[in-house]
Amino acid sequence: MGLVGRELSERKKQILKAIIDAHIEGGEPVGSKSLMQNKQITCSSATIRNEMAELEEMGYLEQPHTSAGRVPSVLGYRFYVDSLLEHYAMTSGEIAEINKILHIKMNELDQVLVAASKLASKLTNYTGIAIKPRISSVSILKVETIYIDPHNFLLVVVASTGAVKTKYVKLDTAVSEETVERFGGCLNTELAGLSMENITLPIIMRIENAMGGDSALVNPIIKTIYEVMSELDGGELNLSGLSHLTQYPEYSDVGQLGELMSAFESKEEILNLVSGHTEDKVNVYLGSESSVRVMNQSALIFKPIKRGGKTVGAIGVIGPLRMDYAKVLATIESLCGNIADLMGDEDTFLLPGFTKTDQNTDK
Amino acid sequence: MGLVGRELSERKKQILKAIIDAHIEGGEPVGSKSLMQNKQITCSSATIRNEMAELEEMGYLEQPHTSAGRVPSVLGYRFYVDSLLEHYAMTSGEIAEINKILHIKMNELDQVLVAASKLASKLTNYTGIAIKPRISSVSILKVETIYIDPHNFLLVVVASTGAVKTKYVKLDTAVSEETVERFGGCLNTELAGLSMENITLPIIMRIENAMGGDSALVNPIIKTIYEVMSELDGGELNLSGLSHLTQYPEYSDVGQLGELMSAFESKEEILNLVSGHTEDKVNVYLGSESSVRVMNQSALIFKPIKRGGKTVGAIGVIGPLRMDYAKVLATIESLCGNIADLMGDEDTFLLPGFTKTDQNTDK
DNA sequence: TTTAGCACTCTTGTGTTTGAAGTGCTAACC
DNA sequence: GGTTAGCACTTCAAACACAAGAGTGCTAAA
Repeated sequence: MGLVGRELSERKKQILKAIIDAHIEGGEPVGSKSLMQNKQITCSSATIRNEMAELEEMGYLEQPHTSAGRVPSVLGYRFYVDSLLEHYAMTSGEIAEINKILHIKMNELDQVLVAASKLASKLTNYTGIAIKPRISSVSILKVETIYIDPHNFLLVVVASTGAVKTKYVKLDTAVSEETVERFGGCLNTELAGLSMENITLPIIMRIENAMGGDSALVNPIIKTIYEVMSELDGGELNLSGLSHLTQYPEYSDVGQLGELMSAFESKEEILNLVSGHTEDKVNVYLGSESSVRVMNQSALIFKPIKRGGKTVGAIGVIGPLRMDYAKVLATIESLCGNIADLMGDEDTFLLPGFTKTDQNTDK
Repeated sequence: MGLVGRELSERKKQILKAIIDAHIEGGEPVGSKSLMQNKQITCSSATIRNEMAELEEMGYLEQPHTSAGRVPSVLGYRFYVDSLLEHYAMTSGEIAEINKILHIKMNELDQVLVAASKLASKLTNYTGIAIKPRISSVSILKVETIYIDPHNFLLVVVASTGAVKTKYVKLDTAVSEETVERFGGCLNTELAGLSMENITLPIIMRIENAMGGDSALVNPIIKTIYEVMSELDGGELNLSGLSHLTQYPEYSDVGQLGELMSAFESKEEILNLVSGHTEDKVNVYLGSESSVRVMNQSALIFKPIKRGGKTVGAIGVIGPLRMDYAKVLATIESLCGNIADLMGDEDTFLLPGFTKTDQNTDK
């Protein structure tokens, strides 16, 4: 028909926006007559019907059945999010809540992310996500050992992202407290600054020599280091407010809700999706746009949080396609802004691992 | 009628067991005729009807409506769990899976608990829970500091339970690496062995003096210690396999599922429940037996994991009242047994914090 | 190009019916 | 006296028909 791909007329945009707004509000297919209550629209229901028919042909709308109103398609939502969205002004109460929660005793990135996602969930009534993406090249900032008893010590690894991991190392032969401390010093000098792929065999041999050539002793330590590094760049996904989803009729089918929850539990797909896109903007994945199979009826919105040019986390929300995008986008932006402020103001507060030079080399 | 409280006849027990077995199997009210397929039962349907009427009067059964079969009441389930349950023999495959998963690179309690609850969920098809209960008197085994930069160091606290917590401490005045190390030594000597209520003002003053009398420096450190201790004895709750619940018709009502999920999210009530009961046995809470309001249709089964006389964790499952108790109980017992073996065999492996003397004083 | 009007379609809710399942009770039976 | 067969009664659930309502597409007029 030649309609597809053509630019939308002003009136079509207006009608499309009105339809999506109404559908987001009420959740039901919207018909031509009910649209006439909208004061913005001056033409008659018949004209609206004509326009709607064309919008459907162009792919922006769908009709559940012949005598039902229209429902936005994924393409419709996409256009809405990209071009039609009105700015949502956050209430002073919402802003106050963000400030209050995020500024309380938050001195570690993990906690900030989780707190922010909880807040996102609470403010928007959707499910909040906090993500630490897979990082390809996380490096070691510092390694320390803490003596526990002759057969055990604690390995503490501080990563360049500021993340800290601890693990117990069990030794077959008894060692003294001094020996453990010497291990720490030697691990630190050899490994600090290195990323996983930079820990080469020569380095391992040097460590072994420095520790006295006892490979039976060094092996479990190296193995633990490897475990720690794997966990550090493995990524994490944390959901909050899962129960919010149950309030939306889109998820009234328990089966579908279960599938979505399974996808959340495996974490893999979502983690891959988020880890892949780290531009500094809000990402909006609508239904089948994402590779996550089970998200056909859902929208995933997230924004990465950057630090010194590197993505260290992301927060967002998951909810039905029929989502209050204006509010969600404003909330996510605001939360990310606050986190950025926190990190910017107090430079080494959140992520002590970054020195000035680190940041400069990245930019 | 004088029936209530009387001892159940052998035949009544047999019929009650058959009813509950059938109901667990099929999920629907079970009638007198369908029970006759059970070879154990030799009498006619009319006799069964009479017995069922009496069992109902005694409170063990319920009838959704006049012309429906009978459904076990909470009391019925309780009697079933306490007296009628048959031992479930775990398959060699299940045993192999437990051994395989739990023995792989698990050297920290947290991870073992979570892995065990995941396994419980997978093997039983219900939702697994891993709990670290609130501990009233967790004490500090060791404190260490790790220098990051002049304004930040990392505080590492090892608890008597073996748990490790790290937190960044931000200082307003710049300090040297040596100073930070001195802090660590002094914190360690003053605080090691103490629990939160034993950290008194005189001790804090001693620390302040040892650090050079600068209270502006000591305050944030003490505050961080306090935070760490609070988190250590605060308890944790971890769910796995939440999506399993959606497969049971008991939870086909999304609203109820949502309420249950909210209860999971708040964590408080369940944590309180589990923290309160730490006898070394499997605890079974059926429906309204627990104080958790929303669990009326659900069963909570868990067993504490003890170590040196102290409860350090618990694992269990949550599912519908109509649950395969035999299998669940066997699975939980088996998992706890394996964890106990792990902890017993390699004494200081899981929880290096316990010395022999520690354990003896506790017993 | 827009609008009013109308016939048509499809869903939804309601009332009715039918069938199946299961009980309780009574009377006969061992 | 306990047990069983038979039967009337109750209730739910599925099936069906029917009316109401909402919304559309199309046509013809403004």
